[in-house]
Amino acid sequence: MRIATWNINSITARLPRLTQWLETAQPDVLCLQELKVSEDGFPRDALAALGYESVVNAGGRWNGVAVLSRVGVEDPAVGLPDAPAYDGVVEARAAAATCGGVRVWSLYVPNGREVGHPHYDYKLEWLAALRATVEQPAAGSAPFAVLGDFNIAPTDEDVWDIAEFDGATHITEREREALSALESAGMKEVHPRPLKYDVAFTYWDYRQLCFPKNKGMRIDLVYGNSAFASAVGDAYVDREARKGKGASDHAPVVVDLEV
DNA sequence: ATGACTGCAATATGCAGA
Repeated sequence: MRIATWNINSITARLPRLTQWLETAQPDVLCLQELKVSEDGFPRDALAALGYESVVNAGGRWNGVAVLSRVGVEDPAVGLPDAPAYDGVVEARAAAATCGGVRVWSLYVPNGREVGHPHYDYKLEWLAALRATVEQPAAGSAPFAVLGDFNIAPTDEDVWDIAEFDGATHITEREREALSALESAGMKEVHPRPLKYDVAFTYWDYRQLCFPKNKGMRIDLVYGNSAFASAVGDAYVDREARKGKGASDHAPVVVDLEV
């Protein structure tokens, strides 16, 4: 079974790219983030025509996540239990489904903006809610994974130049402690292999030739429980999807399970 | 060559992304 995650930065702008990628990569399950679309505007029919059912949590102009599956959808859920609000709004940042016997969450972790900004505290609170949500399934025997844009680089090597990030979000101890908390709950990170260069970056800014210069970050992550992690046969970042005009600024992470 | 931000809501430019 092939499971992938991709921050597509607008499903409306990216629909031609998305359908092309589904046809070539042939994922059984795809977690999407940054839909940037209303519930009504989600291209449910176009995806159904390709054989995918969709569990959608869409919030309009910002955020928005979905789980696409061509191996069935059971127990769909939208929204992280006890997720904090920001400016009084509980944003569309989580959606879940059990697909072909594998429970997955598609996650779009808050950016944090700046250390000390209210959005940074919101990010940490949101990650605490995630830790609580994974607690039980992490310890279970059924395969379970959380996939998405975590907006955290797990180590200093996961950004192109750590010196450029002095004082910035995405690399701070408190953010990385939230990832460690997932691991202490029983989740293991699935490490994708790069198709080029040393590190499997998943994000490159649109500006200043970041992609050609490989000034990237590895912030789109996959964490699975023991049953999931032990079934992983291969994992990689499809950087080809970042090339050319009309690309998202993120590349998909692809995980192949031996089930 | 992979190439010098992009998408959205609004309808000019500002916000957000990280």
